[in-house]
Amino acid sequence: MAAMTPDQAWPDVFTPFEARLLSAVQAPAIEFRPRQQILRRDTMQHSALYLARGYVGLYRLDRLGRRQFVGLHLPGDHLDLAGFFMARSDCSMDALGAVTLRPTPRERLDALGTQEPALIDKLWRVSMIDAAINRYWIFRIGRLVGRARIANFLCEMLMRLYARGLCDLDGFDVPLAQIDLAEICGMTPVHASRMLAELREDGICTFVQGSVRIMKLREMIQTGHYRWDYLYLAPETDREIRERIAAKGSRHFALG
Amino acid sequence: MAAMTPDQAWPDVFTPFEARLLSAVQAPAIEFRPRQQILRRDTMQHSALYLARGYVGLYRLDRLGRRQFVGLHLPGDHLDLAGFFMARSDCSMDALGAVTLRPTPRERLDALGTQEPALIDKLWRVSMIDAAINRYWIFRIGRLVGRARIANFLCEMLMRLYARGLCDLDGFDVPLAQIDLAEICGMTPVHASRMLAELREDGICTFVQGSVRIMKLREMIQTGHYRWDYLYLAPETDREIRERIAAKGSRHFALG
DNA sequence: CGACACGTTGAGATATATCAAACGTGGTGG
DNA sequence: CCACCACGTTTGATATATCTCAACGTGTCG
Repeated sequence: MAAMTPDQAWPDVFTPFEARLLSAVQAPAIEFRPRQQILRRDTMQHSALYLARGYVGLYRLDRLGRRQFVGLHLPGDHLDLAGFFMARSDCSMDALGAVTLRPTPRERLDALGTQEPALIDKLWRVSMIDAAINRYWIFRIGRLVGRARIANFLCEMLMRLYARGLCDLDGFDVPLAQIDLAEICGMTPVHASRMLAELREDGICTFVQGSVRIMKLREMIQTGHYRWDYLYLAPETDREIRERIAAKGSRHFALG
Repeated sequence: MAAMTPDQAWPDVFTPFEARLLSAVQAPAIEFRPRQQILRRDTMQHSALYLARGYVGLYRLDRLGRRQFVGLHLPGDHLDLAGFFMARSDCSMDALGAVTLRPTPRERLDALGTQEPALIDKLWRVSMIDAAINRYWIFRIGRLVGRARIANFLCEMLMRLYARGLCDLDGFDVPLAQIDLAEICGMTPVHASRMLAELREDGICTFVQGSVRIMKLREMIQTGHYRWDYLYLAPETDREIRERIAAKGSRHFALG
């Protein structure tokens, strides 16, 4: 699959025209270094943030300072629309790798909204998908055992990236260490390491410093009890994924 | 605190005038019996649903049919705005006790939106708070141990109900069994029972068939590592809660 | 009365956390 | 070039949390 820019690759949400409208109202880009904090919980937020490049993690800390990621944003995402609309954010945000943000001041977005209401509707859709992802994270952590949690999360990354044309179905790269994986899946880094070892030994997938290779996608999905209905992919994308999984599966079967 | 209708009791979101506008476009009420399914995952949704009376649980099932609640709606909530805007829902919904819903057909809500745009903004805010609650659920299940998870969730119920004038700070009633509590907190009913027993033995709170009495609110909040910033309460409400907790605390201290 | 939900309790199995040490690997300074 | 360190990962041993299964109680309702 050819690489596309994020704006082209999400046909069920923003058209290229709308994407241009959005980028026209954006202020100059802001750069962040890996691991730099972008936003602290409870701080005021005056701009909507478009993630032009890189990956951003949302998290809360418990009393002991231990971190739980509550969301992960990919290139092309609109960051934390909740924080923007509520004027303050309920969780902190860190850059995972190098990050480029393009902020849109509130007034400009409002102006664009009156001029182009369909666009605001699409922002609604985007934030509703974010909410659905949040709900799926609850399900993942609440009902799945460690091994399945890891597999399930990696499946989500795969599908979200694939839906934007940012990877193929055999793997992807994301600036996550094992400790991040642990803080995403609600477990200990040691346990995450062991679960990854199991998946590796079973020949299902490998994870080395954020580079994920998926050898057996079907088993991966099954191990993770994964479904992607909640991502609201375009029907074509969904069908395409199903067909490619079916093809992979039978090929593996044919090979023994 | 005197009982108020939900519409009066949420001053930071809908004014009584706006509430009347909303109820004017609603279709006749629909009644559901306890434990009746309101919506199945993946079904189409053509109306926004206002929860006029009762409690509704959102959930997903894993492959083995085990349920994980991913959200809980109180009287006065707008149900599953995500499902409405995305035209299909990503999770199922059950009535917990007896429930009264008032649906608003899509066209009527759209019409109201063009006529009264501030009202749509407030719906945005409501759904952004829902999303923040979802994120907090991830944090709760991901980072807290069983006992804290239970206490934390009960604190959330208390604060959400109190903010609407539906209870006082010493307890509340909600149509939840222990098994529901378990499916909310991502644990086994047996374990939920034991954690409740601990809280009871420590004199912190009791839970008997959905009737929650809180004897030591301060310890409850501490045990649950609870913070309620993510609920975006009105500043007055927030201050009032803090003052009443401080008062309770010192009274307990004075009594020994 | 019996059937049936729901809650409690106990015993044992399993999953996960904790602590500590060893291991690699890339950078840095001598 | 090597020695060294910082960092992330792996491994082992043990503790703790949580699950599972099974039994028992208790109330409700036909």
